[in-house]
Amino acid sequence: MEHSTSTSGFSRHDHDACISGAIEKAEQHCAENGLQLTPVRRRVLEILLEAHTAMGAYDVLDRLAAEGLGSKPPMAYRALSFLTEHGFAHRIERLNAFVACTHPGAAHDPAFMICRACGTVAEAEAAMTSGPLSRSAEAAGFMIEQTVIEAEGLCPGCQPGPGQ
Amino acid sequence: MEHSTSTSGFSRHDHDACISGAIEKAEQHCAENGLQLTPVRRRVLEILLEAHTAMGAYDVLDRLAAEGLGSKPPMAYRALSFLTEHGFAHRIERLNAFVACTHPGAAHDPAFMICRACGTVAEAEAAMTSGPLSRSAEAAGFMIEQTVIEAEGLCPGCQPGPGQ
DNA sequence: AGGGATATGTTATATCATAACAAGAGAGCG
DNA sequence: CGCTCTCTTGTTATGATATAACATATCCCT
Repeated sequence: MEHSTSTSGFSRHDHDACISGAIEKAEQHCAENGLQLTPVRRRVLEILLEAHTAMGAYDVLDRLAAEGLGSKPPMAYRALSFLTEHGFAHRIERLNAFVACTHPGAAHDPAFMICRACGTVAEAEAAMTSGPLSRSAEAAGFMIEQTVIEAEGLCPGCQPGPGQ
Repeated sequence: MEHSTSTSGFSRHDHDACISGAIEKAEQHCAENGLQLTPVRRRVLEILLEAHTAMGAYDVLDRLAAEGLGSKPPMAYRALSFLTEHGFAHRIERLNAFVACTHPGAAHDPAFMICRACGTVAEAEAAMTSGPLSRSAEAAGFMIEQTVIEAEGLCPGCQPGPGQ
């Protein structure tokens, strides 16, 4: 296998390049901020990037265990906590699962589209300061710190009808 | 106790009236649509309305058990499924918890503001067809069926500073 | 009474997540 | 070097959330 491709954002792309690029950005960000991208953490990020879809913590753990990098739940949860805290991965609340960030490096406020048919998860930007939610919050005097914005439905490839 | 008041939507209101009104609307909706608001389902809705905040399924179950209405997890989950499927309650993904709907009767697409200090959950409307998410979805060709829109932060009463 | 649809009751288990503690690895310093 | 501080890993145990599967009951309709 010289080059793998996969769907994400519901479109094909060069997956190998996307993995190595994301890892590189994570390493750079860690170096700049005094964070340790240890072997386990790095490997978990790679696993998420390779899967290129949301994975449960125990799925990640199975992979780690197969590689001798840790076999107990806290190993996976700690690595995932590190990655999500620093924006290298995100938690999908609706799925109790984790996905690698596709906009590495930039601080952001993600939104997700989850295909209920094929399981693909695409990340979109959803500026917290726009949209109906922020207007409601403003009206109520509520100070937003974090948002969970997740849409479930059908991706282009899984929709019925003539459009493929 | 003649009349209880409580905070919701981050403001005081007549809580007893809000409970009886919501139950009444649920009964009406069930009658009109051939749904059965059985004693357990009705009581679970009352429990959520009384709490007026998000409750875990097992908290609800404890209440049911204390009243002899069922003591096993499926009893609570089934009633909660019924209530959420028909719009009488909502699941808060971020909290793995459930809250009574504050806009009973109307089909809607809810958004929530969750105070991390006091736990209060306020419901807002968040039309699925507006906002950054729907624009991203349209651009990607993604067909949205359901949305999860939850903001975590501080409600007016829990914010620091001079504004109380 | 019989039969289908819906709801309840129960057993058991699956799935997701964290508290608490022990032990190692590395940096900085007297 | 030897100390100690911090961070990370490794492990045990348990807690918290959720559902599959099956048996029973209830209600309505014919």
